[in-house]
Amino acid sequence: MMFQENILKKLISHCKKYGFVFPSSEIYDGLGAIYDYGQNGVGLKNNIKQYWWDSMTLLNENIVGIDSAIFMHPTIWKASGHVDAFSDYLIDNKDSKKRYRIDTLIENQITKYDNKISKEIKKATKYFGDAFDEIEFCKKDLYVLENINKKKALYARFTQALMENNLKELRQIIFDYKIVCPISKTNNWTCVRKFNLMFSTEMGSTTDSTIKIYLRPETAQGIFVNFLNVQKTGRMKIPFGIAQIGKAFRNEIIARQFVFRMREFEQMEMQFFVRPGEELEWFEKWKQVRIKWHKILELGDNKYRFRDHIKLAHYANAATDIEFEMPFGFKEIEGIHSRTNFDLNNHEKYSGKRMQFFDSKINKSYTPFVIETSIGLDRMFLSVLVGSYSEDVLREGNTRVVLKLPPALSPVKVGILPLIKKEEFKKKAREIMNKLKLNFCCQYDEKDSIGKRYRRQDAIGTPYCITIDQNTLDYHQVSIRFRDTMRQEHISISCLEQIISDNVSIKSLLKKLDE
RNA sequence: GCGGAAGUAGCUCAGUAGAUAGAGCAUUAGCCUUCCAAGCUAAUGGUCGCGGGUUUGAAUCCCGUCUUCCGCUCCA
Repeated sequence: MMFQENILKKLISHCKKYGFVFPSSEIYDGLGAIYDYGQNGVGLKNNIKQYWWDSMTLLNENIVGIDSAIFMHPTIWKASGHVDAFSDYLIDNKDSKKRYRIDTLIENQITKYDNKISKEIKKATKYFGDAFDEIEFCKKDLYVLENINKKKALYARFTQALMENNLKELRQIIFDYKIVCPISKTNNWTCVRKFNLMFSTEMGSTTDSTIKIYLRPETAQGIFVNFLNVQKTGRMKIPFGIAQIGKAFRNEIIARQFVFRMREFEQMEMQFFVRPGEELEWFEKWKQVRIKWHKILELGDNKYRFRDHIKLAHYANAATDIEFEMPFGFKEIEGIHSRTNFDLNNHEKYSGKRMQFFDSKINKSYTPFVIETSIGLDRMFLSVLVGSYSEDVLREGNTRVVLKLPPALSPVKVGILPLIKKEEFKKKAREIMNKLKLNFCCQYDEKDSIGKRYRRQDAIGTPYCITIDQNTLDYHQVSIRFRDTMRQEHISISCLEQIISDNVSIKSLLKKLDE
């Protein structure tokens, strides 16, 4: 584990050294959990975006993109449940000095009841064998009944308190159910405090006419509220999807682990609207499409896994995460959720506008169900770096740091290097550069020895280096050097463009995805 | 929020009986070089996190403060 943590440290330092990620406002001592992307970071990030965007909008004729504003009508966040549910109620235990979320404590308590119930059921199953009827048993067994009722009562009281935003009642529940701190085993609790995870600001230039608005905590709502605009103007028929890439903001209590958890982050979301009842089929389908999208990058299939949610959010009837093996464990980089018609229904309720689709195939109007695929761009960025970072041992005591990025994602595609600083070589190199630069991001470098320049390109993940030497002048040949193998080939200048573009284009990934 | 550690050049660090702030790497310029870093010469770069105090004199001692990292906690 220590070793793994060191990898993250090295990666952070590498990111800064080579212009991928800088801490925000560094000259002012930084700003917590905010980062800036540097010249190479933005290149990598943009390529990830393009891969995602094209995979959605080019490969699927029934998916279109939008770009909605960060500021939205405040009622949207009431309808989505964020104003009420997206705030954490926290309580501290004075003895152990540990802080807990109220809902976690309550859930633990509910789980205790569940365990008691299932234990009884298990016992009874053994006893009655095949004749056992679970439903009948739960209706009759007094001990089980008692626990079911306790559980129901607790749940009802808890949701009621949440709805009323009643901090005192929440605290009282903790006392009434004798919930203790798992560490200190005492119920010496502080007051309940509320942390809203949404950032807010004021809109309006005069003080008496301002309204409080939020910075969006997710991009999805911008899609939902535009659902009918897109459907009507794009003449979309169900099933269809809307994709969006954009910033979202969450006021995390503690944000750590580099760009993995940031207060300002970017999401790539696609909401797919389907006929009610067909959502679980589509859920399965998108699971497969999305995992394929990841694995095509060839960072290692074993680094990904699904984690199906057992406890579902209030709006979902199925949910899974795609997790990637980070230096700090398997962590979510993408969520796939079957969000039912929760969001559209609520917007209908709060706005008073109909959010339905008339399906001429079945001659019926309905509120579509939604399958969401939502990927954290910054997490994706981190996963690509984690999967690419490598310290190769070449010979004894001689290592190179190389980012084995998927070539299509590399910020710089070609390093153009005159073997030595000779006028003719330099001139020829510029000539080749001018030809290639229209299609690929190229970097010209004549400083230092050739080996050192190769290492510099390795460090930022440039897949190809082209060296210009006497051969180039005499026979119109350059040597092309491959990043991962360090192997070289002499090829004619006229083939260059073809060889490079076959491998570094986003198109090459899309082809594989579309197979 | 609690506990621990640390803040000196872009990076990694050295620098205490308290006295003009150092090295390596990196960067820039030049030399040398015909294929995988660490050959030569030079230059740039720091009011030692910030504020206060003690002192003739503070990177160094004292107090405060901020930030970062680790653990707890939390979590997309």
